[in-house]
Order: sequence, then C-alpha cells, then structure tokens
Amino acid sequence: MNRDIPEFSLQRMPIYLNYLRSLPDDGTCGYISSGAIAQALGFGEVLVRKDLAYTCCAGRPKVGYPRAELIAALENFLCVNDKKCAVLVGAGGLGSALLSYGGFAHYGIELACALDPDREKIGSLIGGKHVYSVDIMGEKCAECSATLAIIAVPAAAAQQTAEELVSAGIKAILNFAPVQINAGEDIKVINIDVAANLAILASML
Amino acid sequence: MNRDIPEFSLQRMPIYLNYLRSLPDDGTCGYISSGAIAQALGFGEVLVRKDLAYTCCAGRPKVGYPRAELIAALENFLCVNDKKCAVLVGAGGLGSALLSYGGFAHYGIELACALDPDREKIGSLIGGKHVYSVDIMGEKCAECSATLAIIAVPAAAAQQTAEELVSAGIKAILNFAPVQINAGEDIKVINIDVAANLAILASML
DNA sequence: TAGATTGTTAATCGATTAACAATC
DNA sequence: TAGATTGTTAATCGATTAACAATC
Repeated sequence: MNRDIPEFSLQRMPIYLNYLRSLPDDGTCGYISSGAIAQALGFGEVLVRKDLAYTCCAGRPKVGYPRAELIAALENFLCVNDKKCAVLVGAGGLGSALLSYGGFAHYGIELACALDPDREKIGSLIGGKHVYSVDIMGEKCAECSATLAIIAVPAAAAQQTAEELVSAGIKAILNFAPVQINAGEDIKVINIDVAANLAILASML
Repeated sequence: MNRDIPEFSLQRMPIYLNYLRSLPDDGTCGYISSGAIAQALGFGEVLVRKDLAYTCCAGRPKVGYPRAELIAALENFLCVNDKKCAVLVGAGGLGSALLSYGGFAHYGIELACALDPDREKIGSLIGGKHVYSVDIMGEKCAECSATLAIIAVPAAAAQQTAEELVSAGIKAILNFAPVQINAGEDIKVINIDVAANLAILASML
C-alpha cells in the first residue's frame, strides 16, 4: 500500500503516532515543531521532517505541525481507519497475554480469535477471545477476512503453522517463535525473538 | 564489549546461532557452507561470510564452516557462557509469560525475579520466579548483580520504571511499553512495540 | 587439475545528516 | 524586518552486494 516509503521511515510512523497521541489534549500543544518531536524521541530533526513529509501533512514555518492534523495524517497513512482482522496461533503464555492486550485497537486491528491444538484450551475464552482448534483455521480466517496473523507457537511448530496460515489466506505474519520462517515471496514477515533481543543488549554492554 | 561490529551484524548473530543449534546433531552436518546458511535464513551469502568473520571462526574453502566450532564461536561472541542476570518489572500478562519462558537460558541469561507494585502479586511465584515489591528493586538487582532488565509495565509507568532501574544499576533495558523511554546516554535500550509491529505489517500489504 | 568455497577489496545502494533556500 | 521553522538538495555515512583472488 505504501510501497514508496523507506522501510525505516515506515517503522518510525507508529512511534510518531504514539508520541503525538500521548501529548495532553488541553490546547497547550496545538502545534508542535519537528525539533520538539525529535528531542522527545531521540531522533534527528531533519529525519523527523523527512518522515513526516510522507504523511503529506504540511508543517508551517515558524509554528510547526498542527498536532491534530498530523495525528490524523499518520492514522490515515497507517490505515488505522480500515478495520483489519488478525488471528493468533498458539494460546500459551505469550499468546494469552496478547489476547488480553488492548493495544491493537489503536491501529485499527482486531485480534479476532486464537487457534490452538490443545483440547484443554479449545472452546475456552482467553481475554474475552474464543480459542478454536487449529483444524478450523481456514474457516476462522475466512469468517473475519483475516489478513494478519501472530505466531506464538513453539519453534518446532512455527514453520508448519506459517504454511497453514498462508493457505488460509494470511498475507502478513508476526512471528514470536525463535526460528526464521519461510513463507512465500509476497508474504510479509516480522520476527520478534525476545531472548535474542536480550542477548543482543547483553553483548552491547 | 563488541563495539567494533556493525549494529546489523550483531543483530543477526543470535539468528545464526539459533539456526545452527537447530540442525540435527547426527554428524550429517559437521560442516556447513555460507551458501547453505544464507539459503535457510534468506540472507545473501556474502553477508553471511562477512558476519561470521566477526566470530573469528575460519571457514575452509570447499567444505565450509565447522558447525560445532562455529556454534562455539557464536556463543563466545555473544558471551553465552558469562552468566548474566535480568530482572523483570511488571508481572501482568506479558510479564508472566516471560517469567515462564525458558529461552533466555540459551543465551546465558537468567531472569531472576519479577518486581511489581501490586500487593496481590507480591510474594507469589510466577513461572517459578518470585515476585517482589518494586520498592525493593535496588536490593533485588544488587543481590544477583543484574545488569539487564525487561520493562513490561503500562506505558504511563515505563519512564519512571526505567529511571528506577538505572538507579538500581541496570545497564540495558528491553522495553515492551509502547513509549520511547529516555534513559541515560550509556544505557542501552531496545523497544519492542507489538501492536506497532502488527500495524507496520498491515501497512505493507 | 578443476571445481567449490572462503575472504577481501571495490562498487552500489539506501538511510541519515548537513547545508541552505523558502516561508511565515 | 528579524528570527524561527519548514522542506529540499547535496554530502556523508553505513550496510549490502558484486567482483575476484586465494585456497583446499
């Protein structure tokens, strides 16, 4: 959708949106400068202006960017108003935590349900979301026209899960299993390996 | 510690280690080529060779890299044999999942305990780890000489938590709260915003 | 030897920063 | 007007890839 924006700029868009939404809504910051945003987030101010230019929300010399409009532009850029559906596979500890997490709604994403192979879990509600058998993954993805999925299964099951999700019509996967999953060319994947991130931090000390 | 390696190469080190460890240990892959690794992980093969060069494990023309030695070199590079202690702040859903997760041990990291302000949780065990009051953070960090911390508190509490952790001697923070935290110059921080990552995936479709 | 693979040097590519003109 | 801030063009920096010599 936004194929013309640098990868790294795209990654910063939610950060800007988050920050701007967190500012007090009492009229004290109707306008905000790129310098102020840069300082708050630890970025260079030219970088901020360049990133914000992709949203097509023009800043005004001397005053900065209109906060409300900039938020709206970022929301528009990130398609927050297009409601999108995601499914989660793997209702273990991490999966359960994600099912109870309310933050996806801020980006127009609804985590619709969970899929798990465990008979003990199937049929239960976690965080108010239904847990279904992985056997009916296709059906459940179709029901809500899900295009997004989160993999929170053990490493050994991740690759197969990814393939099943792709068969079910999923186009983008957020993978928490500590393996690189091999989905098709046109399937977007982001891997988050929590332990690896902690290890990276440790080696930077 | 490894200040002379490019940021992005460092980030790939745990990926190589994970992959090599996952190979069958039955002698069928005593040696592995950069091309094979590259294909499995979706990287360029020159990139793989360049990254592996930082580990100082030499490959042999025609045969590739000795798998066991390469694993040892990566483990050494990532200081897996130095036992490091981490503490977790915020024993909510995500925090609880992390306390039960065994993956940190693969990198020589022990998640020692959790800290939480909630009286209901203080004194309990989650994933076999004690939950203590955030009031004794300094004491608990000192006890295990923790240098690493994970923040899994609500966004509103993240900045203060980070400051307290720094006062307690923490040098690196993995932050799951959806805010940019402002720690000191020499404190390493990695932010993981799960919802933002899903939103990024959605905008790439 | 011929072929496969490593390791290194040079070239390319993309992202960030610097410089500066435009604007309110 | 003077000063602050945006937006853009050029320069820099860092990461990846291409080319190729070295080696087994």
